Amino acid sequence: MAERTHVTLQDVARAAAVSPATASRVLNGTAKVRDDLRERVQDAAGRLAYAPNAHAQALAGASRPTVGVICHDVSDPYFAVIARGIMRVAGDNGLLVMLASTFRDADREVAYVSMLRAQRAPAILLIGSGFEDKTWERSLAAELGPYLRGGGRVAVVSRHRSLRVDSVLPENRAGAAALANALLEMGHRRFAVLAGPRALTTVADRIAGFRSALAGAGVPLSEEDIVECGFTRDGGYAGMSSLIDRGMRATCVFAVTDVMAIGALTALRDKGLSVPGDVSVAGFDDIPIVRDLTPPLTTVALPLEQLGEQAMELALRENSGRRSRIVRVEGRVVIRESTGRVRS
Amino acid sequence: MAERTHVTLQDVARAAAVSPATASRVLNGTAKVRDDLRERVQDAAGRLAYAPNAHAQALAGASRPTVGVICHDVSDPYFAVIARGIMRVAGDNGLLVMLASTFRDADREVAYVSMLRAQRAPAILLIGSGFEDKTWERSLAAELGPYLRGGGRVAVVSRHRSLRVDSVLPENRAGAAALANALLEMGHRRFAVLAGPRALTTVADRIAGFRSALAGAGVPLSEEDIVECGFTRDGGYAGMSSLIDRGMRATCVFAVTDVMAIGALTALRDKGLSVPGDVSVAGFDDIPIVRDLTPPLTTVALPLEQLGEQAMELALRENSGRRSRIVRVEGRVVIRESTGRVRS
DNA sequence: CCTGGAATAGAAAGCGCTTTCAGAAAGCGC
DNA sequence: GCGCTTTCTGAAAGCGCTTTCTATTCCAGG
Repeated sequence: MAERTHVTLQDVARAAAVSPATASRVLNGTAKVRDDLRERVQDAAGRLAYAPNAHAQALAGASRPTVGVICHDVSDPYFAVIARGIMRVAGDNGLLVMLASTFRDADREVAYVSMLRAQRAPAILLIGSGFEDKTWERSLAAELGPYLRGGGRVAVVSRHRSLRVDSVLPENRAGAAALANALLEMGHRRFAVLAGPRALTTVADRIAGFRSALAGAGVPLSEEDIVECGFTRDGGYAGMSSLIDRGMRATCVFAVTDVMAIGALTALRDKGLSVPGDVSVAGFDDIPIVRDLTPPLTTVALPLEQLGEQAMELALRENSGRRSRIVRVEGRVVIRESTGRVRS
Repeated sequence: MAERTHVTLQDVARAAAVSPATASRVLNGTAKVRDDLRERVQDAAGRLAYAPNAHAQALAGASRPTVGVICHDVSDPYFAVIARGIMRVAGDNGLLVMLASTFRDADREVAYVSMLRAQRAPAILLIGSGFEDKTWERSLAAELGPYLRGGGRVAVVSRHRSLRVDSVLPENRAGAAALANALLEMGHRRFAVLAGPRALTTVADRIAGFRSALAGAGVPLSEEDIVECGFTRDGGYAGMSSLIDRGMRATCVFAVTDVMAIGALTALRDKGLSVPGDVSVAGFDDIPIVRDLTPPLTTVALPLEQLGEQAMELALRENSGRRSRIVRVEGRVVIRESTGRVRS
């Protein structure tokens, strides 16, 4: 019952009757070693179930290729799909990926970045809109800055630009505007919006785009038409419910994310309203599940997996210039059955 | 543009004109240090944006509390919810959690375990059914065994028992049997099953339980009634489609996971069949989204978040005995609108 | 004013590994 | 067989940190 007693390279070397240097060379294939010695080392390593100490390896110069990805919640399909894109590219480049969820807790986010920095991870990817919270951004920047200066790579997806790092940014404004125009074309004139926290830049941008397109058609969107609710399925459910309860007059509801739209659809069903008969619903993101809803959701399709791929590639490719790179990604309006023409 | 040049404790110590030992004591609060020295150190550390090298710290004895969780695919809601449970308990105990997806690739799984082992992570959690693949299990055991002997903690959720480690096991058989009985009671006598890979113990157990309950009522379930398809939404879609195309006679379809049931529901809709009018559909797991489907899915509810919590707690609490601990978790049949009585 | 003991700072060892560096062995042409 | 280059192995340094262990300082009591 040996507690915390690890087999070291020394042990292997001793068992194989060679020097640690030779053992290291064999185990890493760093240099040619005489056949019999090599076999003795491999044998000993196997017999002793030797596992190199990554900390010692890292300290001695060899870097272990594990990149870190930090998001708000891995159980949100939006992140999950992006993460998959990241992992694809990482895998192609022989990198392992580890994910962390912050649950929108600034301290936890900083803790993860700090840990990744301390571990000398070759790259850190941040997914998801940050609050426009100066303190938050500052403490994050305080970690990220030195990390970058130390040779680390950072890329973010869909985060506010105040962090001056390479980023992949969805065209939230334009996408929401295009959606608004499509809905206008169907004859809708009275809208309601299920918004997540307005402080989230993603939310703010989508609302702004939506509103400006409406304004272009002379259709107003007042603050009362916007319900600020949780950025989740339950938030969408609650928001939609309260909208119905206070006598909604809108013919179309825009939920700023698909996840929220899902909650909205269920709320409507529970209240006995039909979609799109009584009210049309549209979302944003095009997460995979929305195709399986009844009715399938009209939304703005973001190439989510690509967002992740681009971010990983950004982190992989060295930035030669001094400015941070920005990749803009467009959304595409996808009309499905959750929206319909307004009966005249 | 200093490349890969990190600020070390030495630098801080020098800047503060103290010894590295003192700097270490200040930064870790390990011992009392004279006020003016302490301030000088803290000042220097801040000014230089010092970040300790986790590798060096770990090597010198201080351990960083980051547990690793390995699953097949974080974008599968089943894992995502379990992972959340794990993170809750981990968070309560001051541990950070990092997730990895293997995409059912044995090599990748071993690579992650090996990495975690090399990093001397205090605990490793494995989620998800493993194939009954001797080679796979053996190479995994080869990593895990020494890790455990070295003081590491391991817990698995829903994996075959051949790995002799602490585990949380859903009662797949009993759950599936209970579901079958409920369906029988609704008058169903002809069933089809959408099965994932049969080599997966989870799949095998659920089918076995389902079948035995049917057998108890004198209802046969032949091999032709079982469609083996991918363990995903698309697999369920494809399986259901082929079932329909070859003239299904069943009045009720049991998909061994909710995710597959989702695909099945959409396939049925695409083929113009109504649920539960033409055919009833039931799943297993009760992932959150199934409540938002139309119709909501009848399923066997597993307390997914609890599975994760239990596993984390298992890994946290030292196992004093010599046998591996097993926590069994029951499922509960939840009847929703995707199943109906058979018209007589 | 001196001694003993309690605080506190610094020196140094060592965690496990990689990697130069130098030395030993081996191969070659003369 | 001698001096030369070419392999290959082992000795040793050092990565950045924690932690004993030792040396100093400081104060109380005599």
